[in-house]
Amino acid sequence: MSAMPPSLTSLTSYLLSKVGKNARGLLAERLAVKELRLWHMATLAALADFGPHAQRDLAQRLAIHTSDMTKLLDELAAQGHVTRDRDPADRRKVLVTVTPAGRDALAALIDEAEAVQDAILAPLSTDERTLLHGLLLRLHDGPG
Amino acid sequence: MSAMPPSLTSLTSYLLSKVGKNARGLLAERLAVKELRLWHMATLAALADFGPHAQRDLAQRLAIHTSDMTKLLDELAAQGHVTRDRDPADRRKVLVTVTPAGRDALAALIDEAEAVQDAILAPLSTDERTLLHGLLLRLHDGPG
DNA sequence: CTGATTTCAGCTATACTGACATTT
DNA sequence: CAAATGTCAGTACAGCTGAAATCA
Repeated sequence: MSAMPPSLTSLTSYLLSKVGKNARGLLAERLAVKELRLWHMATLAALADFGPHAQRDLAQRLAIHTSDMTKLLDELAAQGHVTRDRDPADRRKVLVTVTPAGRDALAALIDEAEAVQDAILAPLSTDERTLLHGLLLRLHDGPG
Repeated sequence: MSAMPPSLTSLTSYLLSKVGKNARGLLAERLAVKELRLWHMATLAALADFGPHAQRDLAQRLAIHTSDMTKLLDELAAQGHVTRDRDPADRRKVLVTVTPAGRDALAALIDEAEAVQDAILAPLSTDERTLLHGLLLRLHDGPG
């Protein structure tokens, strides 16, 4: 009982928003156990995948505000997951680097995300999951 | 340039969250022009699809808090989109009904959602859009 | 001096919590 | 009396804005 309105569920845009929010919530719940949030995970992933960044470049890549990035990095640094050093070549910039501990933490976070994923995608077969991933990837890269 | 980390884009759970957030944002942007938010649209849709509700039932169906529903309905009522009347059979309850103006507003909102949808789903063919919708619907109904 | 980078303080909106009045 | 419904005030957090400090 208590079904959702068909006027909404017939809209793909609404379903994307709703299913996405659900995924976000479950993911955040898991990450909270480790005192981390989604942005922490995204930040560690960017540093691990692309190497050290100036703080501003990091914020730009993840599309968050530099002021929020400052707080995020305060927290990650406090947990020993990143280090911050002035760029000797341009002392305005702060070079952010992921530590080995940060890489370990990221691996653990990815494990959590995969566990959540198994729960969310339970209704789908393996082939369907691959299909969905491919479609979402195109939506993600397509418009921006 | 400024690509997203593969560690994240290889996670379906992350893509769902990200693409969903994007859809949500675009949708909210359009609705804001009409001084409405997503919850207003969901509320109008529930009333239009399922008929009048007690306020608590409405909140339960949409999974939002009764205190927030009070504010939402204040706003919808101020715009003449819903009416609130005490249930004569049980005077604790407030029966909420969508007005003709509310139905018109909902139709306009759905038009906006479909426009956003066309933009978001631009990278996909018609068949792929249908496929995606079906998969999302199963994810939505499946776990809850 | 102008512009870039980072930091900090504060504002707003959303989701949630708890207390209360009314009614059953 | 206990339970249900709706209202209101207040909290917590994410996202955003603007100002100041440092440096090129």
